[in-house]
Amino acid sequence: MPGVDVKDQIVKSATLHFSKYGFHKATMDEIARYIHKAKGVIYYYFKSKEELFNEVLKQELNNVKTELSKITGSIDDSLIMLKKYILVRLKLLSTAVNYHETLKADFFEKYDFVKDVREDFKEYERSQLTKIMTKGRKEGYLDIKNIETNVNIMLMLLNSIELPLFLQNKFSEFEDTIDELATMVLNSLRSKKNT
Amino acid sequence: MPGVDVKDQIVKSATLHFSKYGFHKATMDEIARYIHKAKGVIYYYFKSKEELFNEVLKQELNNVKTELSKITGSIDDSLIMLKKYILVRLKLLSTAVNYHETLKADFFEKYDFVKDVREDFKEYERSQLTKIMTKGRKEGYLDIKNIETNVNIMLMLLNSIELPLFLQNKFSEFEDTIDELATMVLNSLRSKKNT
DNA sequence: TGTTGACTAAAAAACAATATTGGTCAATAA
DNA sequence: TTATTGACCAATATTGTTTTTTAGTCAACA
Repeated sequence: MPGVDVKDQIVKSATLHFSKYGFHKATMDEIARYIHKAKGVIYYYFKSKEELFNEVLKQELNNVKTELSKITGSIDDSLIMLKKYILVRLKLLSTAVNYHETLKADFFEKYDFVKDVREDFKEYERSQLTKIMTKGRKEGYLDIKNIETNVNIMLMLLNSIELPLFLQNKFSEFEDTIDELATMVLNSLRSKKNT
Repeated sequence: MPGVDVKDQIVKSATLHFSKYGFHKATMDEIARYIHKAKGVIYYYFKSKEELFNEVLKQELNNVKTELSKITGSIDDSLIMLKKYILVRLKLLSTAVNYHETLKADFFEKYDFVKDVREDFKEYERSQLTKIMTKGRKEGYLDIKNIETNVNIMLMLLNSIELPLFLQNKFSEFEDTIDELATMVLNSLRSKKNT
């Protein structure tokens, strides 16, 4: 059948099912049946359920990356850029339910097979934050001695805050405060010359 | 038997057992046997296992409170005070294993019976942070428009960071960065007149 | 190159039997 | 009256067993 990319169909169906039922309760049978195929065909394109989940997670995070790259690639000044980055990142990830599952898994179970995708995303974030800060320093908006240190702080902050936000549903409780936090972070980095 | 407070003995034994085995796996029988008493006697002093755990948790957090109050009651200036507060708080709570258990419980189980003690601690923290910031503003060290907002940010930060730290054992990974984070927070609050 | 569907081994779920444990209480001691 | 005991019970947890579901394979085939 020309024109229909089966691999793509599989991933779409898998995304739907993993998002709705989670990794364990979603079944390969269902995923295949949804696109009117036999289960076996999935194994023609993917080595295992884990690899399929990986692909789904990868696409989920790629969507986030794409949006974030728009911000870091924009013509905003670094102060605005950083604030946007923080807020948009949390907003986008708040709907990334498969990513949430891997976060939750960290607490009891092991989702080792997902390590690569997550590390890749972490590296992406590190590069983007470094980019923003480097830009800010060059422009004179940000007063940063050690970029790496500040990137580490940002990463720790963003990663920490995810947990109550996504796994404990404190989004509404924290929503306003997150905006204030972002402002606070900016204040601490803002060069005194630019007020 | 005069001179020996049985209630106190029970709490001590309970602390030992809850700390070692957790709420569920610690047994009332063991707790009583450890002090050579029959289980029934615990119910003379406590209504239930939950109430006993509450008492243990309360004492655990009271110890933390005591240490933190030393900081907020000292003669340090507010900048130093705030930094000490952040670091000591995390350090102390990192060994409060029963507190950790209640944190973990938030993710899958419900430890509703522990709500009061935790809210009490939260209120305590709110009051202490408010105290530091009020002092800082009066002294001119801190440039804070809205104290309540900044206290909220601090509380959110401290609570968020606990999760990876205590439940995912990222203490060593984050240790250095936390110090930097504290410095960053100070920078954002520091009055420009005092450098 | 794709796709099927019957097949299997392993995991999960369901169920039953057994053991443990939180909590009660009448008896009793101090 | 205050404190303690230990036998007792209902509820929960554990263990063992059976049944069902499901990830993954593969020979056949389009």
